[in-house]
Amino acid sequence: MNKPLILVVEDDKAIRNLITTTLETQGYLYHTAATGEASILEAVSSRPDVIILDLGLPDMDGVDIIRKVRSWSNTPIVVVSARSEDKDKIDALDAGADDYLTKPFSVDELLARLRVSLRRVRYDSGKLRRDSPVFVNGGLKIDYAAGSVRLDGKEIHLTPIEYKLLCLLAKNVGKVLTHNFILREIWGSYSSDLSALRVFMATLRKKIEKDPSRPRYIQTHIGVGYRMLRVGDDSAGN
Amino acid sequence: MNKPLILVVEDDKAIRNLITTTLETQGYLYHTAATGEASILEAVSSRPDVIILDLGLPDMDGVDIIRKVRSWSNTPIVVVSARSEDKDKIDALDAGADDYLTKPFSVDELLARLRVSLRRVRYDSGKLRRDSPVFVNGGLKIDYAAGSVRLDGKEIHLTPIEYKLLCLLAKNVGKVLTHNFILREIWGSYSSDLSALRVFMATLRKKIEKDPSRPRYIQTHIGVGYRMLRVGDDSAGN
DNA sequence: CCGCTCCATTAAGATTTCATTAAGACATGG
DNA sequence: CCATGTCTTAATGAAATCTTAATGGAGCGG
Repeated sequence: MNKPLILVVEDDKAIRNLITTTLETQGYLYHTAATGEASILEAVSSRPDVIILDLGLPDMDGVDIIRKVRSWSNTPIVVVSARSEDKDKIDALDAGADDYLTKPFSVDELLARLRVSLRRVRYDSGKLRRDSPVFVNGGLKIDYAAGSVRLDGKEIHLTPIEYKLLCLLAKNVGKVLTHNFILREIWGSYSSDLSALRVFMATLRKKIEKDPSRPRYIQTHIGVGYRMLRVGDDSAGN
Repeated sequence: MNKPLILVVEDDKAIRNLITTTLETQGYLYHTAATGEASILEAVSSRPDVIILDLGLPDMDGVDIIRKVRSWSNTPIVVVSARSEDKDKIDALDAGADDYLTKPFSVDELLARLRVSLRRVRYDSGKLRRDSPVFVNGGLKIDYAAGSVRLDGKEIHLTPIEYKLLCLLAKNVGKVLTHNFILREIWGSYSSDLSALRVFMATLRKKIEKDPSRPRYIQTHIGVGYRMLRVGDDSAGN
């Protein structure tokens, strides 16, 4: 996962710096805003993972900001406020805030509560893209998340290099990949032999082609390289 | 949506009554538990929408309860505790709690924070939620609540690391987990050796595989990592 | 037809990665 | 303090994988 992006909305420069420097040491990215107006713009444009929001902004009521953000986004909002009255907390939480800290607050606690919110973001976003990315071509199926390959329903075992090779071809179905390109992608630019690639192609074909002499998936382009063909679904795949 | 079910875990009868009567007036359903043991059982059997948890239980460390519940469930946990030290809060939140209130607390604030959690439950439950206190795969059965593992009906003993390892694999059945991923998840990112992992894999296999040379559950992907296979139910499980 | 290049395939070494064992360090509870 | 169980580390042999080299076939121009 990439570094989370935190939007810090706080008009007091000292506190803002305290928060941002702390975030920096923890490896978070951050944007800042000092007014309600700016915070809304930032929330829209930079789509932060979490918003830390000071309620005491000069130009806008904090609860209104929460409501405004909530009208289009579920981004977690952690409120930081000088007001410790029950009513303030309840209003903010019911408006859509996810947490409420009163100043003066402990930086460590803020970080912990931030982690809680981030946990939820990560968890939710994992659910949204629940179906693992899969490549299907005829009877060939690559499950990238599982790292497995199926041919006509049966799982086949590939060595790491064979797997990388197949993925590379699959990512460029229909395109001819030159020898040099493949060698660079798989072995990383140095030290490699065409013959090595040929050997791996042979073993790979032996595994995924029923009749290696008349390949269905991987085609040789003499003097240039290889290419994976897009093949019509002829056999009971999946 | 039906009335939400809240599990109230609190050993002090007065506070418990305070909470439950409040919940009642708000139209919530509730169950109660006064010990850690009972709370786990309730969480498993009644599947509450939210758990309100007092950390100061007589029989079990509160953070352990959180961890145990989190091992199989994402039910929001709102902690209510007499301890107000930063460290206590952070430990609880990082263990998986969603919120932390210190006694004495305002009932209205508790209700507001409860609504925050419920809002999320309602939002989340649209997506498929896999909250099962047991994991079954062929003859292998993990009871997360009890922390026990059965193989073909017989209970087997696993050391803590072996158990975590098995749970990690079980949570990602069918997926290949890289060495680095496993090391990070089990040992927490620092200082660990592949060979250590291999040793634990060997001992784990010796315990759950009848024929360790031809593993049924845990497959090794050379140069990459390990993976648990989804295995058809072939032997009389349970 | 011959010689050349490019390719597929096979086989055999070299290297990496793995499983397993055993011994020592560490912690835990009595 | 001992006893037990658990974790770590190191060493060994085995297995899988990668590399390299050799052989033979197909296409092409001379």
